[in-house]
Amino acid sequence: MSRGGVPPIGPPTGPPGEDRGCTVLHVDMDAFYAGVSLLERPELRGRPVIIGGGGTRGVVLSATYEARAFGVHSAMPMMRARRMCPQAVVLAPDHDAYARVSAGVMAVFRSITPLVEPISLDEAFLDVRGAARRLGGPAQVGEWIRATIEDEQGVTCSVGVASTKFVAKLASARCKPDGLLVVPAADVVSFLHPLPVGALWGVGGKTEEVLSRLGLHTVGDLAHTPVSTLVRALGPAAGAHLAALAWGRDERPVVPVEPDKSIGAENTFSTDIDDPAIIARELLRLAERTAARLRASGQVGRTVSIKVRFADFTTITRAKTLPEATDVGRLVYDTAMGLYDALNLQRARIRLVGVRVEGILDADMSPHQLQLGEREHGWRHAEQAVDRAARRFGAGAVRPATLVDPTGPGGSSGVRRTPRRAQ
DNA sequence: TCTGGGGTCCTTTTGCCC
DNA sequence: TCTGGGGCAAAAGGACCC
Repeated sequence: MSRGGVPPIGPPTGPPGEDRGCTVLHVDMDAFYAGVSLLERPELRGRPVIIGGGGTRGVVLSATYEARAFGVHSAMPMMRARRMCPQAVVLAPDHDAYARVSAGVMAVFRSITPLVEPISLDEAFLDVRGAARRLGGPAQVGEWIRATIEDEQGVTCSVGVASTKFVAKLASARCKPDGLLVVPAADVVSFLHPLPVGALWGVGGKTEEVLSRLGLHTVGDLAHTPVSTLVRALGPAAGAHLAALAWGRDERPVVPVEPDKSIGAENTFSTDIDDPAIIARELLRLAERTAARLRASGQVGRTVSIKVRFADFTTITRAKTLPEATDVGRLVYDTAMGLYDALNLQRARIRLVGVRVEGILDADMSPHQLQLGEREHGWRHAEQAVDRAARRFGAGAVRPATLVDPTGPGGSSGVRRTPRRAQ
């Protein structure tokens, strides 16, 4: 039922009326990052192109269908992808362009209905219940979206039309690329049951393995297994959830934008690091970046957590909840550093460190009693001043001395190697 | 053949209070 | 005073998604 070609708004695919009751659309851009990058490089159209970080440790962010034909897919290590497809052109990601096109795409969705739930830059659910009278049935709305987005943004997308979010998502995956698929309510079970369990939302590698050991390979197998068995194997939440999904039951509504629950930043070093001074400097950079994002969104958070990934890929996290929510980079850094010091690592080889702030709320909703001689106050104002400078002169115009590259302009003398903690 | 960075959610453990 | 356990919040780990 997928279709390519000209997009005029014709009758919906399939028999008329089969989309009755299908109120949910899932729109998924086709190879989004690659597609957008090609807008700037049209001469590469038709060739295998891989979007990915330049470093030796990057993974594939996106790949054109020509590259996918060689087995390249997103999240694959770049090393492997280059080996599989040496003739591919590799482009660095252009996040500004992705954000710009994404905003345009979301605007098209919102011209149809306010009930738009973005999942990521390139994907969203739409509840089109209310749009039917103005624009025709859900399938027609889907075709209109496809035509409009290709017309306005120059990239293609696929649309799944169904009575639930989860079936709509499977449908869009099924008709990729550049397609549209309606799964009528009456056909949901026959659509679902032949699919492999891994197609279900929430079934990744580990869960698939567990199910496989139980002899469950298809969604149909899962559907005909007692819920109690699934709960025993997977826990109450996942067990009950999967049992419902296997019969197409999915009550989750389309909910426009949920507020963030955490904000963080992490970095994988290009080689494993065992120098505490470098770790400390990186934690400072990540803390500042995280706090700046909090301030930019007018939010504060109460729990600071760090993540440390060792050379062997084992990963630990540590967290501390503060007496009061904050958006002060210096306080985030001091807390993160305290957590890191408490680990007592003796020059362990570290691959990645991360800083995250959880328990987020709006800054104006956070109770904040000013105390006499309060220390954080000075940092807060200083950092707000830095924010203003960054807006005028560009990010990085002002930053802690320890983050200034000693080899670059600005000189090396007087640069401390170890970030000093707030007193 | 080595595994990014941004997140969410769930489960288990632990510490605390009553 | 000791002990058990319920209830809760925080911490830690892990699976998963894009």
